[in-house]
Amino acid sequence: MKHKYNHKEIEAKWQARWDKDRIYTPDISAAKNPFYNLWMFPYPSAEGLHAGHAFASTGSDVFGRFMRMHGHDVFQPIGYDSFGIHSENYAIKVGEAPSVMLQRTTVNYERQLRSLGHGYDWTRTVTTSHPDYYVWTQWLFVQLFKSGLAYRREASVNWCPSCKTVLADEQVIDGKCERCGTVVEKKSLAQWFFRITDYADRLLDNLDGIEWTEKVKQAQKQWIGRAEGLSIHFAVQNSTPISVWTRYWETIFGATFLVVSPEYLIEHFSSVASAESLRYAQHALEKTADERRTSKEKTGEDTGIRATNPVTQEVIPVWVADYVIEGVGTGAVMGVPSHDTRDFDFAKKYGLALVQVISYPDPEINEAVKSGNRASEQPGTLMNSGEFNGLDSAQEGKDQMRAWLIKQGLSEVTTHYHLRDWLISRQRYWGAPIPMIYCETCAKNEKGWLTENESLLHKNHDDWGAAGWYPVSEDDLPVLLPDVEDYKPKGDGRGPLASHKDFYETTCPACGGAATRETDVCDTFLDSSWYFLRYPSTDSVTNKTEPFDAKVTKEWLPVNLYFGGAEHSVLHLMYARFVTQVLFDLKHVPFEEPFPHFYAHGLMIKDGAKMSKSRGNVVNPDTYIDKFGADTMRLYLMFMGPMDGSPDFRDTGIEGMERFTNRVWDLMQTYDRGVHPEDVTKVISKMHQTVKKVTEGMHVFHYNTAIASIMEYVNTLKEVRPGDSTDAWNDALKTLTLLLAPFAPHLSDEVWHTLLRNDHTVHTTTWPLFDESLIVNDTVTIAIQVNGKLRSQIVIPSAEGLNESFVVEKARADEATQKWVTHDPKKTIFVPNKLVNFVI
RNA sequence: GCCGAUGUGGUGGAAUGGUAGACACGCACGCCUUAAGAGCGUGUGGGAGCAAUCCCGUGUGGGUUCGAGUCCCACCUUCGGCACCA
Repeated sequence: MKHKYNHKEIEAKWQARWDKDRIYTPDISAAKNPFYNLWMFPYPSAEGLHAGHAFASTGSDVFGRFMRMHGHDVFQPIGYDSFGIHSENYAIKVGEAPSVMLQRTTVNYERQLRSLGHGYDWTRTVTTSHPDYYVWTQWLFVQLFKSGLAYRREASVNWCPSCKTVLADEQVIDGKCERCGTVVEKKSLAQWFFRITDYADRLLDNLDGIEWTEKVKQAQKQWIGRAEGLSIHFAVQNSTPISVWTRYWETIFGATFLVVSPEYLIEHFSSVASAESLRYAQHALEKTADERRTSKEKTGEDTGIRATNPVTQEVIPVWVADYVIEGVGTGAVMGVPSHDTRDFDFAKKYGLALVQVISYPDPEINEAVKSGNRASEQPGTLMNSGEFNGLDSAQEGKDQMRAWLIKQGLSEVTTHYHLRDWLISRQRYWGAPIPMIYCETCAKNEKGWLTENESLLHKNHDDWGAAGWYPVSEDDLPVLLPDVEDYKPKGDGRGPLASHKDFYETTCPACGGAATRETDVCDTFLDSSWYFLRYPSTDSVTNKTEPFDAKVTKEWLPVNLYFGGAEHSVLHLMYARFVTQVLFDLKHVPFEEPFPHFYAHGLMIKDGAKMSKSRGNVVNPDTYIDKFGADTMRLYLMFMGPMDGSPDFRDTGIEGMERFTNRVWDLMQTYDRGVHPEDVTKVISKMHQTVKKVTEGMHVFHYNTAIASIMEYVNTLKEVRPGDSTDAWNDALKTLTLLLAPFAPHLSDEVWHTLLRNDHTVHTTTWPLFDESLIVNDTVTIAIQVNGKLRSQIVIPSAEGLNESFVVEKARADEATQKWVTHDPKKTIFVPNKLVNFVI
C-alpha cells in the first residue's frame, strides 16, 4: 500500500474547519426542515468519557449526519448534567469544591467529544449547575407548587447513610443506593414530593402512541404498575374497620385471618392491640427495608384484635407481620392459606385455620368459580395462587363474584399503582436550592400560598404541609447556591445550607415577617427533566425572561430522535415525560410527549464483562483516537455489532479497521484512473446495491451491516481492472465517499475536497440514491435443490431469471443435477432469480 | 414467581420461509523482506476422502412446509426489568 491516512493532521484540520464554517450550527429561527437529534447529555465525571459513551454518542452522531445529508437542518446539541450527588461525592473524595472540579471535567469532556468528530452545535450548550439554567429549574418547581403538584409531608423515606440524603424509590436498586451501592435505610423526614401519581394513567396510556422499544415501554408499564382490584372491608370489634385490597377477591371465602403491616398497626390500633404485637411492630420498623425483604422466614404476632369476614360472617384474628409492606395495597391483607403459598406458610407456622372453599352464596357463581377452583373439588389439596391465576375458566366466575361483592356493598373497585409520588428533596449541597420560603407566623394562622390561592391543576389536594409555605417570587429567582466551605453532608437530616444563616434567613412574601428558606436542594433528575426544552432557546433573546421560547419550541420540539441508554427507562424518561405533561397542561408546550421516538442503545462490554472501574476494564477512547484516529475508532465502534446489542471491545478489532481505513484512503488516490469497459456494469451494479444496503441499514441503526456492505464494495472496486471509463470510476469513488461520510467524517471531507476536487463540505451534500433496475447483473446464479437440499448451481443470463421453463430446462440439463434427478420429478418448485427445487 | 429479550464457527456477528456462516477478527500457509513489522495472496463450521464428492450441522424435543436459523407447540440456557404486589 502506497498511501496511508494521516489521521492526526487531517482530523485536526477538519475539526477546525467545521467550527469556522459553522456547518453544525443551524439557523434555529429560519430552518426549513428541522431535525432535533438528541443524545442524553452526560454528567461530567472526573474520569471522562469511556468507550461506551463513545459508542453511544457516535451512534447518535451517525444518524444526525445521515439526516443532514437528507436535507434536514439538523440540530444536535450537547451539555452537562453537572449537578448531583455523583459529582459531589467525587468532589468530596478529592477534597475539591464541586464547582471548581466541574470546570476541569467539562473542559475534558468537550475535548473528548470534539476529538470524536461529532457534529454538535457548540454554540448552544447547557450546564445544569449554571444559574442561567437552574433559575428555570427553580421556576419549574414553583409552577409545580402553584399547580398543587408539589407538596410537603413527613414520610418514611429511603435514606442512604453513605450519601447522607434521601432517595426517590426509583433510585433504590435492590435495596441499595443507585449512586453508591450502600444499603438504604428508612428514615422519617419532612420532604417535598411531586404528584407524579396524578399522571400515572396518562404516563401509561400514552406509551401506546410513541415509538419506543418494547423493552423500555414494558419497564415503564411495570414501574407504573396499574392494577385493578377490590377493596374489601372487614368490620373490627370496637374499632375502625380494616380494608384490604386484592386482585383475587374470589378467594375471600377462604380468608381465615387478616395481616396488617407494622406501620398499619401502630397508626390505627395502638390503643387496642396487644402489647406483644405492638412491641413486635416497633421492632420490625427498626429493620431496614433490605432486611425485611430478604428474610425468608415469616414472623408475626397476634394483635388480639378480631375482625369479621363479611361474606362468611366468621370471626377471624388480626395478626401483624413484617412481610406485609406499608404502601403496597392498603397495608393490610386477608390471609387465605388455601389459595396463597405465603399465607399457607404463615398459617402453618402459627397454627391458623385453613378452610377450603365449601360453597358460594349464589348457586350460579358457585358453579362458575368452582369450575376454575380445583381446591374446592379436592378438599385438602393446596392450590397455590400461581396455578389459580393461569386458569382462564375462573375468569367468568371472578367477574360475577366482583359484581356480587359490589352489589352487597362489601367492597368497591380500586385501582392501585406501583408508582409513588416523586421525592424531590435532597439534604445535599450540589443542586438547585428548592425555591420555597417557610413563615412560622403564617403557619400558625393556617396561611400559605395554597390556602390563599387556587391551585392551577391539582384541585382536590389535601393541604399536607401547605400552611406557612410560599414559593419564592419569580422575580427573585434564582435562589443562588452560595459558595460554602462546609458543603459535605452532615447526616442529621438537614442539608449543608441549613448551617448558613445568610442563606436561609429571609422575609415572608406574604406578611413581611421573618421567615426561612427551604435548605434542601432539588433531585438532579429535575434538572434533566426539561433540558431538551432549553437547548434550542439558549441563544434566544427571550431566554432571560422565559425558560424556552414558544415559537422556537413549536418549531423544533418534540425531539425527533432521542438516543440513549435503556438504564434510564424508569428514571429520567419517566420524569421527563411527567414534567412535559405538566407543562402541556399549563399550556407552556404544545405536546404531551417529549420523545416520540426514543432509541435505546446497548451497553458496551469489554472482555465479556460490563465496563467498570473495579474490574479495571474501562476503555479510554483517548488512547485509541490518538493511535488510530477518530474515523477508525468510529468505524470500529459502529462495526462491532448492531446499536442495540452489547458489543465487546477488542484491540485487534480496531487494528483490522485501521487496515480498512488505509485501504480506502489508498483507493481514493486512484480518482480519474478509470475502469475497464468490461467491468463497468459490475461497478455500477455493486454501487447501487451498496447504496441500497447502506441506506436501509442506517434507518434501523444496523450500522454494522451498513459498514460491512461498504467493505464489500471496496473489495469489489479493488478487483476492478483499470481502463478508460473515467466517469464510471469517479462516480463509484464519489458514492463511496458519501456513504462513508457519516462514519468517517474527517477522511470523507478530506477526500471530497482534495482528491475529488469539491469546494463544499461533503456533510451537507445529498445522500446518494439507488436505482433498483441497475442493481441487476449480467448473469444470475440459480440454486438447484433436490428435495430441499442444495445439489448444484447454474449461471444463467439475468434476462432469463423469471423464465420458469428456461430455468427448469437448464437445471435438468445440469450434469450434477442429473445424478440426483434420474426420472421426472413429482413436483418442481421455481423461485424466480433464486432457485429450482425438484421433489422426487 | 411474573414480564421482556436471547441462544448461529475459535471470536464479533450476517441471513424479506429459498444456496447458513455475509463482513470482519483470529489462525495457518505462501509472496515480499537480510530479518522483524507492515503490506499483499490463498485457505479456514465439524467429520470422511488423494480427490471429485458425501454425511452432519443455527440451545433441546416435536410439528407445519417442496424447503425452517427464520413459522407453530413444549422445554432448557443466559441476560435485563419487576417482585413477600396481597
